[in-house]
Amino acid sequence: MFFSIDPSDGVAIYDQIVRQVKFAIAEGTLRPGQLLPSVRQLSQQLAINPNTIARAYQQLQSDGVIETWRGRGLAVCAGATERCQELRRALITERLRFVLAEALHGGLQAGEIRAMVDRELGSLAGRVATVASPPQVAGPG
Amino acid sequence: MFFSIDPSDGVAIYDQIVRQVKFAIAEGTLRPGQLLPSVRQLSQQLAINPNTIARAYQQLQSDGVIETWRGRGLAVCAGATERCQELRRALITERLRFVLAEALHGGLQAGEIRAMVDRELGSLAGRVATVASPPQVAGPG
Amino acid sequence: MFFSIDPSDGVAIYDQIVRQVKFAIAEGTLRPGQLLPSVRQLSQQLAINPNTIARAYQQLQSDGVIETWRGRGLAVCAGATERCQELRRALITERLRFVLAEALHGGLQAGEIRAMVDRELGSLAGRVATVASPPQVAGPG
Amino acid sequence: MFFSIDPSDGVAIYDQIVRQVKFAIAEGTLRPGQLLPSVRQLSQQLAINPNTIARAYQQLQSDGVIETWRGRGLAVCAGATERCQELRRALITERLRFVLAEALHGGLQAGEIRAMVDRELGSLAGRVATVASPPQVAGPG
DNA sequence: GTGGTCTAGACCACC
DNA sequence: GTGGTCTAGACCACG
Repeated sequence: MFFSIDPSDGVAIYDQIVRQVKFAIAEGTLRPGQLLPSVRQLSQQLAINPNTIARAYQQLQSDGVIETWRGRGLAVCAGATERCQELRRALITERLRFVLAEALHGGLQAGEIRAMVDRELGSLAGRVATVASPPQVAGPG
Repeated sequence: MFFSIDPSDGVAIYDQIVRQVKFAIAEGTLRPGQLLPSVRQLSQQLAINPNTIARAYQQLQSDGVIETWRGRGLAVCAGATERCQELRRALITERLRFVLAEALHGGLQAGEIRAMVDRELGSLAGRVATVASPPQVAGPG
Repeated sequence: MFFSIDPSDGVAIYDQIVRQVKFAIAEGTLRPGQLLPSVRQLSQQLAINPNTIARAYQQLQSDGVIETWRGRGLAVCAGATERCQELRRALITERLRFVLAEALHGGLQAGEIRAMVDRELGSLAGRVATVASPPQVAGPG
Repeated sequence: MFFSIDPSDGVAIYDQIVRQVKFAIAEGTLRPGQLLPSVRQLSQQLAINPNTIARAYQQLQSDGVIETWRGRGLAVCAGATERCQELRRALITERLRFVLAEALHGGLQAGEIRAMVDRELGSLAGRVATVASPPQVAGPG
């Protein structure tokens, strides 16, 4: 598991960790039953205050995504994969809806937005297609 | 010029003011050469500390959107309308691109995304088209 | 006598007037014994608060450049031409010395500075020789 | 990092700090990745209100020269050295051009100006050449 | 009346 | 500990 942390990002460091763990779980990189790196180990690896790591893990725990295995460490919960995927989808659709509303309010025409969406999907598709995500699908009606 | 401020919003008050002023300029509600409400006046109207208003205005000034007319007040700069429109469009397209990339990475299919975009545009178009000045877009919570 | 006033300039309006009057006197556009436009007249012409005009004239008076002629108005003092020219030269040499010192401190080489001076003098010489009244050059901020 | 602040200078305190930080970065005294003194620490050291320091730092941040490292402090951005050097050079050449134009308009001959430049460069060169870090240039009074 | 600046003291999230 | 934000009240120059 690799993390990329940017302290000068607007997002809090602990939150960056939380998101990346959830993303890795949703993706399947982290699977249920798998142990996470210890607080000390990760704090050293990322050169980040241990408190910050601990807080991220605490957040993940209260989100029901990881659990403590006494004496062994923190492990991904059963069912976490699906939960993270749902969570991620909900988050994304929410954001997409918000951005579209703002684009309309901001003066873009529906046609412009559709064109932009098509262009972006086209340019992104190639890159993303090779990633572990499920293959093609027949277009919906 | 009307403002709607929510102190409990995550966004700082001064930033809410900045955004709404830029939006009003982009829209044409505020035109170049027009004076903004004075710091004291607005601070009373919104029941907000004058320093907070001043900070918002300073931000707008350093953004090259308004300028001080000594002893008279702050006025919208020439060319601010176009600048704010560009700014808004750039911001929106940037966000849209980001959300789409995230959606693809998050496991949504291009077809699903297009369908969602169409659905949202359809449901939003009616409402937005007839609204004269939508000063604030509700956040995703 | 023409004035060009920029309310959004950092320099106070009254000071812009003071400078332009002194400049006109140094140039010979305004000669000793000549009457200045009245406060009311100038305030109307420039669409500026009469207080501001009055303050500028007061400043010029206390600088010994103009004087009241009872019942007639304000006139340029005898000897004001020379005084303004000296004043202007002193101001310029002072500034030149300051800018040169700063350029050296800022890392420019003496050779670079000399080259720049020659280049600027060359490109400016033609224009300046023929210009009648260069009323205002935007300050360096 | 040492600061010399003069509250009775025409320049605002926060602006004096901004300039000195930029100068130190341009010089190499402050390097990318280096942390600036904390707001509280500097406010104590200079006997200046923390808000004033914070304002200076915010200015530097919006100028893209420093960035906040959450919970750790403010650090010099990558590439800030070059940016500050360019900034400084641009500022200086701009001022030099302005002063030269004014000198020509004010009646000095090109020959006089060149002589003055040579004289000043000669008298300043010795002093400046040997100075390692001239943190402050005396103003014209 | 206007904005620009500074001080003083408080609360917050983050590390 | 760090910065970010807000409030309160003051003084200044300018018009």
